[in-house]
Amino acid sequence: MDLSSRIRRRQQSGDETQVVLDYHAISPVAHVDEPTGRGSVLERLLDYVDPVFGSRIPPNSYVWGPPGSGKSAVITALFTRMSRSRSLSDSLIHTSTRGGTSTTPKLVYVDARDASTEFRLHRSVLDGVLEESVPEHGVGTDTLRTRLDEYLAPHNHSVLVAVDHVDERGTQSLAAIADSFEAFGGSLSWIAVGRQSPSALAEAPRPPEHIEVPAYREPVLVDILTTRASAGLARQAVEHEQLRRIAAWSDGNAHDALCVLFAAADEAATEGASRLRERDLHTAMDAIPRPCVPLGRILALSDNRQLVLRHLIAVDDDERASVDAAATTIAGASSVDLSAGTVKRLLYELAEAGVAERVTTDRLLEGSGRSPSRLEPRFPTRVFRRLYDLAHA
DNA sequence: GATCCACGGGAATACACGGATG
DNA sequence: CATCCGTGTATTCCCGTGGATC
Repeated sequence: MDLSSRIRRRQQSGDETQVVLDYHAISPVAHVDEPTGRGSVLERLLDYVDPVFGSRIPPNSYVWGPPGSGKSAVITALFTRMSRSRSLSDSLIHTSTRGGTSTTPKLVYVDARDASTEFRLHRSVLDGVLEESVPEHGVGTDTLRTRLDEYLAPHNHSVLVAVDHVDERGTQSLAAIADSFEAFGGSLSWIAVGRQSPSALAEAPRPPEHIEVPAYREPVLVDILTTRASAGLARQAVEHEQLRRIAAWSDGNAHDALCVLFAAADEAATEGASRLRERDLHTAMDAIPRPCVPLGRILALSDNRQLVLRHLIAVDDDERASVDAAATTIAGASSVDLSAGTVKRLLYELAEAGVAERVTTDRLLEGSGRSPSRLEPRFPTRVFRRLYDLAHA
């Protein structure tokens, strides 16, 4: 166990219960250093990135698979590991061969959920490649492109960019990514990571290499849950049989499985139980919508949007009966510094983005006019609430 | 002075429903 | 009976403004 998780344990175990020792360790949005049960995918990825070890960049590629199959986990693990070990060897090379022309490619991981615009995409890449800080304001997209070009071309530098979560709602498409990077041709390659099968992609920018990440098989999912539970929960807090049932329920989706484990543990913890009870499991499963908007998407939303969501899930049923009423209530909260009109617009936008679903209530009010609708969250609210509160404590 | 982007706010459009019209 | 119309809401769309930087 590393120091930071030891510290977190001490911080978080101050209150009445000990079921959860470290929320971070069971968080669906946290990735571990060593992904469990993805050996063959890692092998394929290593084959693919092999040119990097010879200071060249591989062709563009597309990594794809269903939600919760560990795409992000595998890519982030690979990139952080490779960058770590190579910055070591780089420094060795620099001391021995001063001014050598052949430089090893940089590896940059970009989450398209954060880099939702052309500007941010370029900014993220530049930030990953340069030592100095890259401005977030006051400079145009063209300027950033120029700076990236100045980094790459004249110095024989190269970079391999992984763009995670392409073609999601609210993120750039594979085609847009390909388009953005096209001009950097020989010195920038990219790995796009998405869900759609390659055959469903548009013809035009289809990358030459495809690597599939299949859904987890059930026993592997049990292993993952076991690892996480032993890192974040008290000993004996959960039975193997319970983990097996979560795995069976989640249908190969590690995100959903971890959400159930997290929510059940949180439920047990808040009720002061010493272990996960059956009803904790059931409550947790019932509270995960299916399909479920990944938590990572929620946590990538702007601060105010998350704030609005945090309040939305706390609003009483009767105040949630219409978008208008919910907006008024939320805007009235002291911690919210937005007008009711803006909250309303944000709520509609969130619904449009699939984060919540508008359910038109059957007209039972006497008034005329179009019937209002109720907002039903489509994300794991319990997990979001806990993670949000921990982050804003 | 420039840039990006979140906010605010209001105009435009969609929908529900009852009653009038052809 | 089918359609149209008026009224009242709900929802979508759009654009100017201002903050935070460079």
